[in-house]
Amino acid sequence: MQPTSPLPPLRLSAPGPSGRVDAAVTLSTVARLVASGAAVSKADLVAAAGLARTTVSTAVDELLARGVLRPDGARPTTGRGRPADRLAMSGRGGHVLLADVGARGAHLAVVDLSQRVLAHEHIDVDVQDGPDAVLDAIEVGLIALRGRAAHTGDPAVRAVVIGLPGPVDGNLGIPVRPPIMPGWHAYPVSARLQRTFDCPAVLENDVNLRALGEARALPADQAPLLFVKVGTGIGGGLVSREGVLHHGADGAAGDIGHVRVRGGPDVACACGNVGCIEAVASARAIARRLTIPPHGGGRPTINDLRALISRGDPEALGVVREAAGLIGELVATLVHFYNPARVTLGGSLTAASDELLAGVRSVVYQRALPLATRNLVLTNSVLGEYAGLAGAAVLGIERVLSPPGMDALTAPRP
Amino acid sequence: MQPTSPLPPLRLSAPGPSGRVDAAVTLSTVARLVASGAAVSKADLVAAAGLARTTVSTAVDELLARGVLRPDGARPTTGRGRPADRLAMSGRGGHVLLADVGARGAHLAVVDLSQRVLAHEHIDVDVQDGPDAVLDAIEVGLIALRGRAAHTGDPAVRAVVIGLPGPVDGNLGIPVRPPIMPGWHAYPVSARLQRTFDCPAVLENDVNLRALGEARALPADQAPLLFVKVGTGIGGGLVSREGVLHHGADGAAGDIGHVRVRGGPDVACACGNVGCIEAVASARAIARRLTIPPHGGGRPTINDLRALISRGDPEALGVVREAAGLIGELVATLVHFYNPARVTLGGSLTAASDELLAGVRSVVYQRALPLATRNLVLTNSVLGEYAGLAGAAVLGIERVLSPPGMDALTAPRP
DNA sequence: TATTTTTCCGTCGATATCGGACCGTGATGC
DNA sequence: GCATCACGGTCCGATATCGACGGAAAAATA
Repeated sequence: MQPTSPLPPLRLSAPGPSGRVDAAVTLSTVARLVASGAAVSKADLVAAAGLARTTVSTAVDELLARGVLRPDGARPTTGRGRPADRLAMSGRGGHVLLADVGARGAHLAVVDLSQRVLAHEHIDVDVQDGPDAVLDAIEVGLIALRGRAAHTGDPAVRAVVIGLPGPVDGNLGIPVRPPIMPGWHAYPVSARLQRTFDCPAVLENDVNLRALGEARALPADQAPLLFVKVGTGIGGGLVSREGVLHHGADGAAGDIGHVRVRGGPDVACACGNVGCIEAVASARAIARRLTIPPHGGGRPTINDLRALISRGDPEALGVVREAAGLIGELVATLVHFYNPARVTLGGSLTAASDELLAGVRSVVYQRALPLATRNLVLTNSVLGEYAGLAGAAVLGIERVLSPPGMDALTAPRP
Repeated sequence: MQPTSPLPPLRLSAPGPSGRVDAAVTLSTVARLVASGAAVSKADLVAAAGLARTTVSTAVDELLARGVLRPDGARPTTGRGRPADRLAMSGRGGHVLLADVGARGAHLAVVDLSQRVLAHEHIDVDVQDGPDAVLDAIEVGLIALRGRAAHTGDPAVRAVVIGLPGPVDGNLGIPVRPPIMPGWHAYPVSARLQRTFDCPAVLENDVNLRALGEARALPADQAPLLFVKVGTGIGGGLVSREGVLHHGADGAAGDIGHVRVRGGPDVACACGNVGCIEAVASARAIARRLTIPPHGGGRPTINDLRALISRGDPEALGVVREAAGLIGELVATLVHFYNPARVTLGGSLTAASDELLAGVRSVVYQRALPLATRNLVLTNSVLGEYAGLAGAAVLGIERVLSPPGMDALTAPRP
């Protein structure tokens, strides 16, 4: 047989970053290990980073000189041998501002590079008011928070992270046709925050932030992780096995609110289609289906629904169970497809009761094949309403301690 | 407000591989660029690898000395300046054996490190006969193929890659409870092949191989890619934006044959559940639903179905259209969720006609949001029945040219 | 108390890579 | 013939990392 060649040229991937490893990468690695609490001494760093003692030593010296790290006086003995010289983030490394914006409110926070929350608060904003009003309020809130946090010296703001409830283009730093955020399309969110605070700004989808926060608060073997938020809308976030967010081709990955599910009624959805899961199983959709008139009259709200659930109202529990079944069908499909190590449910409906979790579990474990569910952990969010801030903190601190970001830390303020 | 701290410790990821870049990584990078055809001269390598000229020069010298690369006599001028000294894989680098096993047959091939197919054939095997019989036949076939291919000298076999139609654990090299492969569970496939051919063996799922083959035959910007195979069964494969296969937590990712779809009948499936898409929309399921008695009597087979389709039989086209609608619903869901740059359909049903593609497209573009479909390319497989071999070639060549694999190339056979 | 063990950490020379400088080579165009 | 362009070889200084050695601090042991 003469070589007929049925194959076209195939791309081969590189085995990894080749070329010289920049010293900045080593610095970043060491700084992140200290910032994440994974290492508090040089010996820890050697083990965690897989670097030689000398390399770690050089990097730590450099970071001490730059004021990123500081020696931590405490030297608790471990029982045997010379106790380690403990290291910590210096506190002079600067602050990171966080804003996790939901449909009706925003969590704001100031954290330092060692993940300490220096101040946080919740403010009332409505994304329907448009980007100018909302970002005004957020900027004012963050500046105030920072004022309260910066009692020791005046550490600079090194990064701002904002999460918005809609699709975003993280590279351009703009929302992309967000359904529930009129007027936000292509508004230069990142550019504005970058100008205001004179530092890098990171824009991310709110559910992605929660997914990332959950994933990084859990052991690394709990990835890949799928986060499903059931609140006013329904959304998803994916964290890969390596612990990084999956954005897809257009940054639209995880946008599962408008998939159609088996057995759902053909309710019209705001997106123009019918039968979207968001239109039949979101908290808003469930509240609408209640026949019980709410306390104050008018249409039942999500808060009414939560009140009824916590009181154990049979009709409310019934509709939630029904919605849970529909969501469970979807989750079962996604578990088959993506085979995550963990599925985490979040959002207002999960906080109210365990009905949703129970319903989803029931369907998933019945429908999905054992191979995909054998090791699957399916739980409610462990961070609750703070999952978004946690994800934002991860993105912000990693941004500051990334190789290019480290350069800004060369000359710390006096 | 005093620092209440609602956040638990969060893991920060490393910025990248730190530590010393091994010389073997540089060698691997250079070798892969030549093997993939991305670079044919040192100047190309400098641009493609991002390495210094001196580093590339050193690496190429080393690879020439080891006999991995050879100078290619041809020096076609580009019109201006000195023409490059062209490089090519030496041919003494060894061979890679490939086996893409389907339910009823296997494609076998021998390729060299420059992706040339030296010999290939299709053999009839039935995985139902169990691993011993099937692997016997494959080994015999591969040895025969290799005999025909090895007319020039006697290049060693450097790797064997096998794809099987079921879930596998690539690390352990064993199938994991494959539904259509009785007797294969936990059979040490990789270990056996490794012993037979005295070289590394790679085991992968067959649909994953096709997905990888498609992805690597297309430009890099066509990732992430979702491959959907519709044949005897229904399966999926995911390639990430970086061009690597997504396996999920248990290696079960892409196993979408047993998800339930909207509007499908409650047909019993071999997996024990009802309404699985594989039970209602696979080629086998469609053939069963034909009322036309087949040529030779008995139950209609997949081949009967394909014959009817190519003849334009209205009933056959009708059931295919119907199945395409169900598959389209699923693909629409997955497109929302994963947001791939490309969806590729493969398998026997797509090869027969364009009905399936048309039906899937129709539903996906109607159901999925524009944000996720705006840039989506949804086509039939470009490699057809050879997609699996292409993916296997990628895995095999990358294995041979990986840093540990390079060591075996130090002392080429005389 | 003196010694050993254990663990942590700093210093030094060795190694490998990087990137720039300089120059030679082989083609084209004037 | 000469200039130009692009490819490529060689040398060298800079630098990141490593391994080996030895010192320092605490606990265990004699």
